[in-house]
Amino acid sequence: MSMAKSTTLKDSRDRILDAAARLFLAQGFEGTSMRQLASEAGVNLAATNYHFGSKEGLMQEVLRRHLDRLSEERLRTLDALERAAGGKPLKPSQVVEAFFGSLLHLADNDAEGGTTFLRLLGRTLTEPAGFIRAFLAEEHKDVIERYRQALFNALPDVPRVEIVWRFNFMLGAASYAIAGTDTLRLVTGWEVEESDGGERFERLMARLMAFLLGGLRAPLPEFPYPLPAKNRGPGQPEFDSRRGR
Amino acid sequence: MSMAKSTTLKDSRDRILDAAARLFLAQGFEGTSMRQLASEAGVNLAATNYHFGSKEGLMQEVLRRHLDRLSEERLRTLDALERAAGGKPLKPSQVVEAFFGSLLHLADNDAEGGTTFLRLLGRTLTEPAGFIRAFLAEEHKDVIERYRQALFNALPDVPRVEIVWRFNFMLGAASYAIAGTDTLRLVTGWEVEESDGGERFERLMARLMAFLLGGLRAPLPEFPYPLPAKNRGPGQPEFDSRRGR
DNA sequence: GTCTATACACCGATAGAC
DNA sequence: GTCTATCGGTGTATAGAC
Repeated sequence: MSMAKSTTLKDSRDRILDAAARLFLAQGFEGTSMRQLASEAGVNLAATNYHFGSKEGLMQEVLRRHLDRLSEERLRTLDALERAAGGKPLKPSQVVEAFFGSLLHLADNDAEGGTTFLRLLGRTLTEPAGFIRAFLAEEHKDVIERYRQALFNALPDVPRVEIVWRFNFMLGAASYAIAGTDTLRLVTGWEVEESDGGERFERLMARLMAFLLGGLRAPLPEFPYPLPAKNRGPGQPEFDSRRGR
Repeated sequence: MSMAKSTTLKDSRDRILDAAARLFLAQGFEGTSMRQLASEAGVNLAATNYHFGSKEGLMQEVLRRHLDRLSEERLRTLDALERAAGGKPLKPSQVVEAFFGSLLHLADNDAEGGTTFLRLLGRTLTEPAGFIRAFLAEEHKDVIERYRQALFNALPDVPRVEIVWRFNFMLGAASYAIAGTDTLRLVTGWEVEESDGGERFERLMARLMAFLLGGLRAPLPEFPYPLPAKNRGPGQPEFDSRRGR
């Protein structure tokens, strides 16, 4: 808020933030102790709690910086799309691409360490301390609400509960994708080619987007679900054009 | 291994397991202390480490019982399908339904608390201590390998790396789905109707399966990914019939 | 083998002196 | 703002009683 009166005043706080970002990424949230963090930042242990209240508060501050940029871009993108559409509903694919594509943009604009943030986010999603999910949800409540309405408008003939579920499935798939190749290799034992540059995220997003749109446009489920798979007649028609963009 | 010589011998170990299953479900893994667990089980603190080596070892033992049944069913189902197909490759939907549908079967056969296990698994996926994922992966390595081959055979014309990625996306979507309605409501603030009986899992699986199959059968991605969404010509054809079952 | 009592090293948080 | 000292908590290890 106020101007820095002395150099040590602001530096100490920033050194803690820097050390936190680095250590949380390298060792995870629970794997990093406040004592190690204070030591690497060159500050006293109690200084960390003075500036950020708690370990959780420190983590939230680390995430918030980049999350705000992400939220801003998501809102801005959706605004631009709706303005260009001029009152007509957007295509579902446009909404999905705006929401999840913003993650790729973040990794591209690497000026302020967007890639690092994305890796931290992935690492965090792999070992969420619980409160982090709640924090992420709270931080983006208005953004999600905007995209919810956009999806409803884009799919007027689809029951809203189905849209909500599929959006949730999409979030899950995206989380796993962001959590990274490590998990994939760990769970499956499969090797997947990856160049470690920014191209990595680009190819990942292309694959993810294709999958998400396929899932979003899938035929609606039938109830009750036929447990032992039997041959049935043709299902109900799709509710969205396959090729629409 | 050996027959129980005294009642206390076996009872103590089982009481720990029972208390662990109950508390881990109610409070999560990290939210449960070994002292509280030992107290509720009516045993000494050190007895827990004597029987299970560590807190992680205890959690693994809690999960293993049900996981073994899950693996067994997954292998048995795939065996039956391949036998019925008589050497011809399965349909992708058959493989996916066999793999993820087994979760629903587990919840149905509630004789041995399958539903409880599924909720514990969901709870666990929401706050995974990291080692849990590794444990799940190791425990099911052979099962995943079998399904990998089945998917490769079912989709001979699709590059294997794409199949691997989409399988990963499917795992992510399914994890979120299992993690349950709580997370969905937390993140989105949306209310979703749910009767709390076994019907709940049935409707969930129907929705999940429709989404997964849609994603699996989506057109393959194009590289490079067109960042600012533009209108393009028709994409490449799908690699699987929309209606095949 | 089964279990108990105890101790250890570490953690995050905080009160209070400076 | 920064520091020291300390508190109650954690998971774990071990010596020894039965």
